Amino acid sequence: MISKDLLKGSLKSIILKLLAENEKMYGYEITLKVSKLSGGKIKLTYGALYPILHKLENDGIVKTESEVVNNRNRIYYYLTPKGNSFAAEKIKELEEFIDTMGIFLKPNLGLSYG
Amino acid sequence: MISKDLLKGSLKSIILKLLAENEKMYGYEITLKVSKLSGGKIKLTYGALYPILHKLENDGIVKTESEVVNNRNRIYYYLTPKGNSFAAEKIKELEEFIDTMGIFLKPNLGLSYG
DNA sequence: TTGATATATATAAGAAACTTATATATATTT
DNA sequence: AAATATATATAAGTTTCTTATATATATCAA
Repeated sequence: MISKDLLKGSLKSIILKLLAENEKMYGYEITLKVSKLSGGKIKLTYGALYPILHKLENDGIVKTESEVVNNRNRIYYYLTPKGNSFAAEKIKELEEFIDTMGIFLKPNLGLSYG
Repeated sequence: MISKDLLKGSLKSIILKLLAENEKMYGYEITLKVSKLSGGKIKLTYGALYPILHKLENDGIVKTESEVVNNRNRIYYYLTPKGNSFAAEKIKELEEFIDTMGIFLKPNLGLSYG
């Protein structure tokens, strides 16, 4: 399990990445996908997920669409046009972060001639 | 510049990584090194740095050693034996985090046969 | 039929890790 | 004389999450 401290700040980007890859997703589905894709190493809690989704909706990043399946309500989320560029930006930011972090983890190659 | 949200939670691990690679370092030196290694993309502020160092000292992860250079006081930090294993653990955790994050960023290879 | 597990969303209270701003003090460069 | 660099420190505030709790239906097992 990835430490919560490390995860803090990345959850929103993870959600946006999944929404960018899928036409629409509902909250519960997102938690399952995150768990599956990470091999159980990342657990996205509902206390984190729903407030993030609500804020994204409020900010015009996503829109919703309700559907009743098996007598239970599902709220699908999908990116707006504005949300698409926002997500792309956030994903790029995350990639840059991961790349930059790599610098601190790489062995010091090519520095041992002196 | 890497977003502060993404960075949140990684700063302690970055500091520990640098301390693991160097026998001893002082605070100001750590900020310079972080800036240099990240190509200016990560800025470790003093408001973050010193509280982290103080807490590490309080927890027995690091010990300190004062030295006056050019009439200015430097406080060197170095890992204790306990700190060495703690740092190794945190670094491993960070590596695992970076690897796991990669899953969300990789293109979906091998899934396009269906 | 009772209980456990899975499906599905929601929010409030609190903790933790930062940012921002401020403070102090000396040395060097312009 | 002023700006920049060196060096450490802390308080106040923001944000993001965790933990706990609430609601409601479906399915499976005993």
